[in-house]
Amino acid sequence: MGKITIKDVAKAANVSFTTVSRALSGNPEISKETRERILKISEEMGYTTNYIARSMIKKKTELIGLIVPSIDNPFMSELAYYVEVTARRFGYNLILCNSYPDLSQELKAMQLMVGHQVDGVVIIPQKRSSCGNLMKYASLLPTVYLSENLRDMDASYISVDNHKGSMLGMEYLYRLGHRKIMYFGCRVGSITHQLRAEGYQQACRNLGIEPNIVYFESSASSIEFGYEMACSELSHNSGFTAIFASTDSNAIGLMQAARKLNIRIPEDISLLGFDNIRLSSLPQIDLTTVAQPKEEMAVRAVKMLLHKIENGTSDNSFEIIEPSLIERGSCRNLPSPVI
Amino acid sequence: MGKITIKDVAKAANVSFTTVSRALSGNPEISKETRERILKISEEMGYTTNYIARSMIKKKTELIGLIVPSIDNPFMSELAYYVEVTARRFGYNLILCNSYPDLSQELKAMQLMVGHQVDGVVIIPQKRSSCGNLMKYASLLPTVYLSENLRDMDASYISVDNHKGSMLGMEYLYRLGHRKIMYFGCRVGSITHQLRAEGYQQACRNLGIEPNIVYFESSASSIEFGYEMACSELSHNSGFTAIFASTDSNAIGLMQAARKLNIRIPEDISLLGFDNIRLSSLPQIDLTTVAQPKEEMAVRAVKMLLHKIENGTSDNSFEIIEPSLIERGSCRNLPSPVI
DNA sequence: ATGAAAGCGCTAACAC
DNA sequence: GTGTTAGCGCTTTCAT
Repeated sequence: MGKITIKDVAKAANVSFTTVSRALSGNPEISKETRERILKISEEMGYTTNYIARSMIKKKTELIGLIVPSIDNPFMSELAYYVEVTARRFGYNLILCNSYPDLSQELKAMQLMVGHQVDGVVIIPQKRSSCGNLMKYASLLPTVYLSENLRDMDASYISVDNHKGSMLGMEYLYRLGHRKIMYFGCRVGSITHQLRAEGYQQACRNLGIEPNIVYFESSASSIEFGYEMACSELSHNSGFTAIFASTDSNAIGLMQAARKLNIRIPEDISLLGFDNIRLSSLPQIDLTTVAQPKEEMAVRAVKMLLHKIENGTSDNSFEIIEPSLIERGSCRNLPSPVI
Repeated sequence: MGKITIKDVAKAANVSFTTVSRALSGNPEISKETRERILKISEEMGYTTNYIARSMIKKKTELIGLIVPSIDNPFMSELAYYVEVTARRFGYNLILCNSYPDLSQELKAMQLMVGHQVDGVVIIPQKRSSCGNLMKYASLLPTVYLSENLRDMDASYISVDNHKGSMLGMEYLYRLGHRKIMYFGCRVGSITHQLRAEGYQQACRNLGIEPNIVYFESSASSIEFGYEMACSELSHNSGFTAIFASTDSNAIGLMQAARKLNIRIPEDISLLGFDNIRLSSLPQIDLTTVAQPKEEMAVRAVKMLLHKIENGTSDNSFEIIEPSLIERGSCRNLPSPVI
């Protein structure tokens, strides 16, 4: 499997290897005839550029690193997809690393990216503290965090406007006539959840609604956990007409609990999610939700990173993306508002 | 952002850079004192090995390429997850490339992998013809195809035993008392689908059942397409008590069509899928299905590739993985077999 | 035990 | 328009 190098081509074409390099890189300082002749020969010999050798000199690998907790997660694989496509559109390729299960693996992943000389890194952090954890390496190369709000941290990031998303959701429920709205599943320790809960509380104040938040002590959102929490929560329903779940996963878990308890959605109780994961659009789920525009977030993250790479700047910046409401079938219009 | 090199460390430690190299690589020909001193200094200076430079000499990048049609697909992201984790366990990292949407992009992805000097490639091919399409580059480096049966092709592959899976499913339905079983969604041109359909037919012969196959002309399975096909198919039901769908996606699409047409599953008709995608385990879906053991397939693919890499062999081989039946709630036990 | 020198495949600066 | 040379950061002989 000895690969063909520029020298082999040079020998076959009876020119110096510099000339071959020029021919291949589209350098104008070369006659058309030789260029075409060389191109033809290298094609015949099955030559392929060794990017690694090129990177040594150019000090650019045209590679960007993507670190995600677990690619095996619909939300993240969707983000990853758009990151890959966007990066490729701009001539970059992706090294992927799962940071699961802990901060030490996340650190190793980052170390690896540095070692492979990637031109920059997009990180979907495990949690807020990832930022400090990775700082040592993140300071060595352009880095952009995706999907977590890292305000007050020394980092560039892209995040959805969680606060606004909650207000959007609450206003929607209010318009439908709901006045008794439970907020389900605020995960303590997560800034994302904190912001969403704050948005809920703000909306409650604005709309004159009594806030009621169910907190989670878990470290991750999942359908299963949402189900368990909902089972206990729904069994002593205290007159809520609607539930605003902190994430779609929680909402879907709650749906399952509701079914078990013979509570119909939306007839008995309306349900609103947050995130707009793929599942939510299934007719069998049909969850109305506040969407995180995943494609836009991914595209912006890559563009922000490319900007950093190409301008060699280490200044931090951030972008907060507008959420939007996706109407489906899990919220009911109350004929006369219950006061 | 000028990175620290081995030379910088050498200067700081007042030794030659060869000595530094030895200290870092754990070479025994060095005194403990100098090794420790150098390690400490390089640590302080924030040195990280430049894998690229190392790869130049070693002619190994410790990178493996993963080419998948679209990482934004639950089945593939699950496979990708296990591929990444397994590769990492053996000291390799992943370059990821989506081959969507066509063969030319798939070829570009492969070209790129060669250029980046990856040690080997795992490919989830778009279709059977991918194999010939990629041959030119695939012959240059160790390659393993994952998830598509490529018998009669000059390639190494890992695939589930589709034929056996169908027979497994049919025997299960038979045991439940079903005798009128439709096979829904055989995609023409796909070897996977062909094998599954053959398994169905074989089982029909063995069990004395009249085969009935609904073919699809589409080029991809999707919930939406399954839904459309099912709408027309279910509207003129001809006495089937069970439907064996070629994929879970098709099955889920069919579920949606059934709901629209007020056909209950499993009360009116039993439904069996194939693949065991994530969705199928949702209580709202609860689809009984023939599972592809994704983790095992991914692990075997990586191990097969590593074997090729480490033994420098270009001999092809294949492994056919055993499918298994996952019982959920979409199949009903018929009290007395309908003849 | 340590250092000097060569070289991996390529690009870029400088000759001619 | 083409060739020569140096060198990217590292590992690996081969000296000492």
